[in-house]
Amino acid sequence: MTDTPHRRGADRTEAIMRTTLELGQEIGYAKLSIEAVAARAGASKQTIYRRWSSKGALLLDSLLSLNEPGLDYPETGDLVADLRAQIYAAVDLLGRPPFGPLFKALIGEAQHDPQIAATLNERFIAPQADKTIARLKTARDQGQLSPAFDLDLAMAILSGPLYFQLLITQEQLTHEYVDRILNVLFAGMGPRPQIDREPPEAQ
Amino acid sequence: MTDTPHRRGADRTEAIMRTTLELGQEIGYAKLSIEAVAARAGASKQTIYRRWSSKGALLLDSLLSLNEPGLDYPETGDLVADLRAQIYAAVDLLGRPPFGPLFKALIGEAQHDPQIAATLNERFIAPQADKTIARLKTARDQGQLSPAFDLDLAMAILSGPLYFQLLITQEQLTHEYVDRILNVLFAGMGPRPQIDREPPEAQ
Amino acid sequence: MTDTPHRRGADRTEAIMRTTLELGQEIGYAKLSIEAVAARAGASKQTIYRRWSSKGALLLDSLLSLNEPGLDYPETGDLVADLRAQIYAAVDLLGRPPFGPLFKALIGEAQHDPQIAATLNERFIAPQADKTIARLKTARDQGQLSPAFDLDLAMAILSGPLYFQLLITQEQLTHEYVDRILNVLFAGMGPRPQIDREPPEAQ
Amino acid sequence: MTDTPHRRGADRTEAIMRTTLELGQEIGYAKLSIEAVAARAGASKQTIYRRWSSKGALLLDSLLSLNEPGLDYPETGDLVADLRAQIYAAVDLLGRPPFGPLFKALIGEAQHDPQIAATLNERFIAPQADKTIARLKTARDQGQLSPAFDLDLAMAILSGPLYFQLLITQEQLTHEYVDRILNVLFAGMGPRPQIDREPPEAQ
DNA sequence: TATTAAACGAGACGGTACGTCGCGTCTTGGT
DNA sequence: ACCAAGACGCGACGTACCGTCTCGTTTAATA
Repeated sequence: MTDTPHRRGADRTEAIMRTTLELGQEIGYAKLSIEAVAARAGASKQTIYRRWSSKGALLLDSLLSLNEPGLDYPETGDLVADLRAQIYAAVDLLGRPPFGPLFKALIGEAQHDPQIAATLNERFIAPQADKTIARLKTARDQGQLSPAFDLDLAMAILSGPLYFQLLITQEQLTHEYVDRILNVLFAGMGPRPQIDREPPEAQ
Repeated sequence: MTDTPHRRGADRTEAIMRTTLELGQEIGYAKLSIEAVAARAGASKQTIYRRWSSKGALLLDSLLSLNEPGLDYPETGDLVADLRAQIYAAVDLLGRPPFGPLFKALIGEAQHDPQIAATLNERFIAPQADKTIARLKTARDQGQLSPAFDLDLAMAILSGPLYFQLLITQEQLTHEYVDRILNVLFAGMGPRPQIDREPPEAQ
Repeated sequence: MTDTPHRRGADRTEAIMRTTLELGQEIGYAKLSIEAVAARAGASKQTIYRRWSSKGALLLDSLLSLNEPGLDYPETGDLVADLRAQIYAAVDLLGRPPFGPLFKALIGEAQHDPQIAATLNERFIAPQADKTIARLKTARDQGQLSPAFDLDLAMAILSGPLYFQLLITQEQLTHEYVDRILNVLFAGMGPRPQIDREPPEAQ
Repeated sequence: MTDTPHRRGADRTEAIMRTTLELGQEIGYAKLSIEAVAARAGASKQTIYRRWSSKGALLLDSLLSLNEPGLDYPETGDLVADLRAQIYAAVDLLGRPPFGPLFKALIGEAQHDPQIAATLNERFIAPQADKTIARLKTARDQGQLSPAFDLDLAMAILSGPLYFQLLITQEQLTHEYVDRILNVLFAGMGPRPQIDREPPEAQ
């Protein structure tokens, strides 16, 4: 029979992460406690502490487990369409409930927990950025972009305003806003002032 | 004799905020507690709770008290130089110790405390953005920028990548990076793909 | 109005001690926990730890609070009757439920907690012994006992066998057993062997 | 090769008991844990739980294993000398480190663990008492003591004050104190008051 | 100048959760 | 077959702060 009140290893890990997301969605990150996760998951606190060193680390893993394959880029040959599709997907997943608030809270936690910050970067931010950069690089290699096109900076201009709106102004992210950013990235802001004069001295 | 063990009103407010910053710099936001601030400031917890509703609110006020005049734009007539000067100053103040970590932590707190988020926006983010937009508008009105120049979007492109680097990748912000962003904002990314095709359907 | 959900100082102290005895009687010392006392007394754990350093210290105080006036000797002029009365009272209080098991457990705790041992001695054992010795001394001063009568040893012979039965053989203490000890103390064991020969060498 | 990481049966039993005594002497009974014994003995907790039902039972067995032959009485024909020799030996073994503290702690445990109390009595206290009584009986049978000599009571008067001092006042037991008790047992306390009056009514 | 009410320090209090320890049970894998 | 190793649920530990609540004690404004 499959009664099996509690089992081992991966079993418990998976149950705890699922409970973390559930409870996090219900009561929010601030009120989430390891105590409560343990109670609801039918696990002991020790079992949680054996695997994760903090509430943030637990939530991070729980969220990452949702996205095992990652938010991948389609490769239709149409650069802008591909970027748009991927960014729409990311914004839809991370910019709205149920996962948006938890994702935001996690980034919040990263602000005073360097370990969370590092792991978040290594396991989510950097891989995501790398995919964006790789897609842009393909386009540049195919001559769709100028050889001088700054891949890193382009990635920052695509991501930065979205995170700014997500984290700072806390307005709802829309597809329309994504489009505006894509447009300005490739079309520019229009006629421009003199910029070619050198800045004072480096930082 | 100037022993004066404890005085009133603004006196206490000021002492508590100063202590908050001091202690916050020493032990970090995560370990900062109202209990400890009260003890070090020689104030009672009641006195703190009378004025602030949470640790975040206290820190927010404490940080804002540092910046009473605000980070203002010079108005030399040279748009890029003015923007550069102001952004350098902001990056230097908020992107480095001693206040950078506290500022970051506060933004972190805003991710799960809507009241902090709102106050932070009203009292710091929005005023700052308004100044940037005002400076850009002046330039547009003077014909230095195209009449179609999107002021809000420009502000987002100036701020977004900086906050992204501050909060997400957590790399050190440099003046050089500011310059690259200013450059791309006004000079664009270079030759571009077809973008004028319509996006699928709105969000 | 006497609603007053929780009050101060002596109030809480008294409620906690009463709860300790109650709960101790219900579930026994071994299963008694500070956690449970706090919960039932409607107190926080801190409040208990503020006053007592351990479960044993709490129980000790709780038991002592029962016996504020002490188990005093009557002074009828009849030494044996006075001793008998007092010992009967002590045996009845400490040798039976509800307090006997807790008293025994406390002595048990004293075996691995020197602080409990010391306090128990100072606040209960020694005062009790002093009263016995004082009563014997009165009798000796009045010529009812030989001038060479060893007061301390007499006290030990009165107490020792009772504690032995209480703690070691764990048989029920009876008044009849008290009488046998009183009798042997004052009447001796009967004809005796040669004892006046010196022991080998001192320990 | 004598590496033999873990062996069977009596082997393990013996190693565990030895470790128990070692660790008990080092850190005291209160801090002794089955967890720690298992770790130090290189045994698994299961192996310990297979043989003993509690920490107390384990310590009891471990201590008893020290005393396989028992503290036996010499039989020189001189009653007092024989008693003295045996009691000296008992006091020296159980009244001082290294085993005194553990023995005391075990008696402490017996106060809230009836199973320990029962086993302690059956396997140590009663056999020891029986030997004392047997020695006294031999003397009585040989006419060295009055036919009315109360063997049980004599045993209690010999043991009681010693346990009282060991467990209650926690003073060091000395040979001199043993001598005083032996003396009073056989020589009495000196001139005595009227005791032959009947006590009130039985308990 | 004396009175009084507000603001204050100090800190006790009921709570919640922390992170840790050890319990006694269990499963796994090695000898 | 027995073992070590150790994961697991559980209960309690003792601690840290939370936010609320008396307590006197200043202190400054009123009478």
